[in-house]
Amino acid sequence: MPELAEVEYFRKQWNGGLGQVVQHVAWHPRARIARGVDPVEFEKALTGSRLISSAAHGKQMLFRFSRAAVGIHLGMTGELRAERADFSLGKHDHLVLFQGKQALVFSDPRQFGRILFHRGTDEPGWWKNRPPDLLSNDFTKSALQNFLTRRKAAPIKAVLLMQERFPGVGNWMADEILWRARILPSLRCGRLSEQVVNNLWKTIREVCRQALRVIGTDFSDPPDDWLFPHRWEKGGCCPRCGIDLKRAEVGGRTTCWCPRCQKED
DNA sequence: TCTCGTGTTTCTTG
DNA sequence: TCAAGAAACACGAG
Repeated sequence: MPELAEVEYFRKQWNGGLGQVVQHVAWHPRARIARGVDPVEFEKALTGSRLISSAAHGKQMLFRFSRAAVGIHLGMTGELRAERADFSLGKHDHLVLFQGKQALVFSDPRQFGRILFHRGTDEPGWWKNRPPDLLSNDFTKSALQNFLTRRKAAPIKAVLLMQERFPGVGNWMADEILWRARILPSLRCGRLSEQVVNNLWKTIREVCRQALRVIGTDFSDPPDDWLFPHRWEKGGCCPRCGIDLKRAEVGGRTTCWCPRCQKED
């Protein structure tokens, strides 16, 4: 589930632990999500360290501690939450940081998520060289145009899912963006006119902004005039023109679009 | 029992 | 060397 706005929501679930010391780390170092992390180093660095700050960029999160940094990616089914300090781990709780007043929990049934670890207080290598945030001034129309030109043979839907240019965009956001911009998801990038690309740029930023406001704040359901609530609805109709939505695999992912609003031209 | 999925990485093909 | 597509990962829900 977690895309840009959901990640922002989950990041804040650990806010109650800011400034608090980790007294004990419980985790499953053999879980798939911990691949590549040295369990001894991890536990040694985290125990007794204080949670200083948190940040999210696209789908990646960074939690800075006084002696180390922890990166969390939620994959498809991951979530962060805070529990009571006497919490005991459930089947899919892979990492729990016990503090005095609460326990910070990362659980992920499908284990497509991932934990990254960096010892020390300098910036972790995996946090450097991130692509510009979609709402920043560095995400420009020309950057978008250049990227689409390089991927001219790929369907626009598949390209919007590429995190190296569109950090945080996932399946539902890509469908929402293309539906609002009235672009057919299977259209090859090379066939988008300059005017369409400009409109796409505007729409990407609009969907990011609104998703962060609606979902990122308190996980509210998006309103009925978005494509979102109708995408998986049986017999779902386009909230703009009312005709039946179509679904098919585009760019390797199930895609939903309106055959009347989203055409080739 | 079988299919599918709001993601990423790695492999294969062109 | 680069781009595009497919497979693999793991497990719950319908």
